[in-house]
Amino acid sequence: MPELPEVEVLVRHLGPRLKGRCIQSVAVRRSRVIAPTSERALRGRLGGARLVTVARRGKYLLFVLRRKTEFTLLGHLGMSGRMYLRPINAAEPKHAAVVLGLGKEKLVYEDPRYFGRLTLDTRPLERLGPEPLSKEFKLAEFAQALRRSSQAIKVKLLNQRLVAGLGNIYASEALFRARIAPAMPARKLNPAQIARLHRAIPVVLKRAIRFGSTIAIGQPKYGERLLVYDRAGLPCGVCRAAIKRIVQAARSTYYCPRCQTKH
DNA sequence: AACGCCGCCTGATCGC
DNA sequence: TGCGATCAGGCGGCGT
Repeated sequence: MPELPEVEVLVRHLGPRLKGRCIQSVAVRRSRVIAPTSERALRGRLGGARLVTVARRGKYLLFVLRRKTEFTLLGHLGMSGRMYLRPINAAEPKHAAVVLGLGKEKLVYEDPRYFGRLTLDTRPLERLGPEPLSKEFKLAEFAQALRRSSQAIKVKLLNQRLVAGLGNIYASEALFRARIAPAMPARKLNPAQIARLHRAIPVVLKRAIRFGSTIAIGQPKYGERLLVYDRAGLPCGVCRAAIKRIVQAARSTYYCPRCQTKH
C-alpha cells in the first residue's frame, strides 16, 4: 500500500514527465473517486489546463495546474491506487478510475478498490500534521501530542494529524527502529523513547525512498527493505527472536518482542 | 475532544 | 473445480 515513500518516488517520477504538459481530455470511469467534485466541474476545470508542478504532502499527490489561474488537483492512492503514463491508444486497465489525455500519452489513475481520490477538493490537506521530512516536524510538538493521548503508540502513529505520511507499514518499521513496543500508550513513552521515535520516523521514510527510487515505477512492490512488516515468525535482524504479529485497531502490527520494550 | 467503530471496495487466499 | 467466507486497510463520518 502506498505510503509517503511510495508517493514521493511516484512524484519524482511523474514531475519531470508531466511538467508543461496540457490536459486535452478527461475521462472519469468511477465518479466516486472525484467526489465531492462533479464530473462536469472536473472537465470544466482541467480541460486545457497546463501542469506546473507535481508535489507531495503526506500521502497526497498535488498536481499544480494553471489555466488563467493556478489551482490544485489532489490525488490519493488509497490502498491499491496507481498512476502512470501510457501511450494515448493503450488499452485501459479493468479498474481505471480517471484517465487524463495529454496528447501522445495519457495519465492513468487506476484503483481496484477505489479507496483513493483524484479531486479538486483540497480540504483534506488542512487536516494534516507536519511533514516528517521537513523542519516543521518538531520534537517538542510531537512530544506534547503524544503526552495527550492514551492510544497505543502504533495506532497513534497512523493518525495523519500527528504526523503526515505514515501508514501501517512504516508505523511498524519506525517503532522497530526506535525499539518501542507498539502497544504502549502514547503518553507512557519516556522522553528518550519519544526522541528516538521522532528521529526514527524520517530515517525509515528516507531509507524507503532511497530503495524505492532504484526500483521501476509501476511494480506491485517498490522493493522496500522491511525489517518487521509482514515478517511474522521470521527472525529479527538484530536479535534473531521471532517477529510477532498482533492486531491493533483492526490492523496488523509487526514487532520484535525482544528488541521493542517498555524502556 | 479523543477515541472507537463502521462502511466503502475488490482481489487473493483458504476451506470444504 | 467451484464457490462462499474471510482478510487486507486509509480515511471520513458518526456516535459516545
